[in-house]
Amino acid sequence: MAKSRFSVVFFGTPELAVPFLHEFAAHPRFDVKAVVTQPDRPAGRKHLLTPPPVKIAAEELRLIVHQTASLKKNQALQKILEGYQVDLCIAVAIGLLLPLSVLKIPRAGTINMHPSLLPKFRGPSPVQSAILADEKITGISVMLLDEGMDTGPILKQMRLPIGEKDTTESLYAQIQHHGPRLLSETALGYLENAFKPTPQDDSLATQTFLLKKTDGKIDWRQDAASIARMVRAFVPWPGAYFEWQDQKIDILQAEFSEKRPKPPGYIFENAGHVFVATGKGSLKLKVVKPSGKKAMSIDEFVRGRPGFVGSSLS
RNA sequence: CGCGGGGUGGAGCAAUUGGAAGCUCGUCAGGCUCAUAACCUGAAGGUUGCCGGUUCGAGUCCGGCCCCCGCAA
Repeated sequence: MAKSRFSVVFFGTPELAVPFLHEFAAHPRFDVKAVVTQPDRPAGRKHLLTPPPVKIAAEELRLIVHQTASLKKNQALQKILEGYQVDLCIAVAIGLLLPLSVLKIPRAGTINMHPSLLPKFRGPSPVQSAILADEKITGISVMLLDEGMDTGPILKQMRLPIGEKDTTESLYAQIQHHGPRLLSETALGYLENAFKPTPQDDSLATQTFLLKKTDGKIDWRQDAASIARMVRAFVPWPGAYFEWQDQKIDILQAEFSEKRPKPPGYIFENAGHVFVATGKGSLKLKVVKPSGKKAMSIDEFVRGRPGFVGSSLS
């Protein structure tokens, strides 16, 4: 009665999605018929055409790869996908809109992993937004896609605590560690009717937005606790930064401190540590990265820059 | 031909118009101290990324190459 193997098509693009693809490719109950990802794009300093990470992984696994910049407009690809006659589609950070015409192709619909506890933090920057919002818990949601942006019914969720030192980078690692199995088990359970989709409560929904590089510029009039969260949320990208002597300097690690003996933006030293005063409290700098340089401890940074301590940041 | 920053002892940075390669830190040795990430004295450690050129003389100027990093995508 129960099928022993389910055929699927995998949709994904960035590094985050790669462990999920591996999970399904290696899983005895799933048969990955094809992988859909975004086109190669010019990247890097020489603008070399670079394939997305999922494509590289898929080719290593000898899977069929389809690339497209838009599923909505690509009728030919839709026909091909229909031809696979799969049970389910899996979408992990595809970065493309999946139109209804595509969602309807697989017999059982399309299942998706979203790194937040939906309905909170819908949209493209859920992890960063959760840190910025000072959430203590976030998570991974496995849901069915519908036409809306992360609005589909939920099948299963896993909670992940956000520690004092967690960053977007460290939480992504957690998601890559726990997510693949959660997704494959949930997909299997769903296909075998063990899970019932639960609609989201739209009244509790919050929306996140795509981050821009300039969102990382620090405003020292804000309070130090928020700035410290910003540093954690923006690692590794877009990076929280300030400018000093026409040089852009990313803060990779910093801590919040209550004391604030000086006006916002003033850089001072206390007990061997370097602080920047803010609108409320101050920020203890720990690891920074001047553009064009490698990451270094604040001690090293200050050593070669006499005059940094004692100056003011705007 | 996308734009830009940078390679100088182990680390971070200097070096005016080409004219003895220095500073801060670390390391090692010794000293002082009840003690210390403190302080004092001394020492080691460089083919200034690589190759070639100009010059009496190149870290510095010219040409080529390698490597690191940011922007942009």
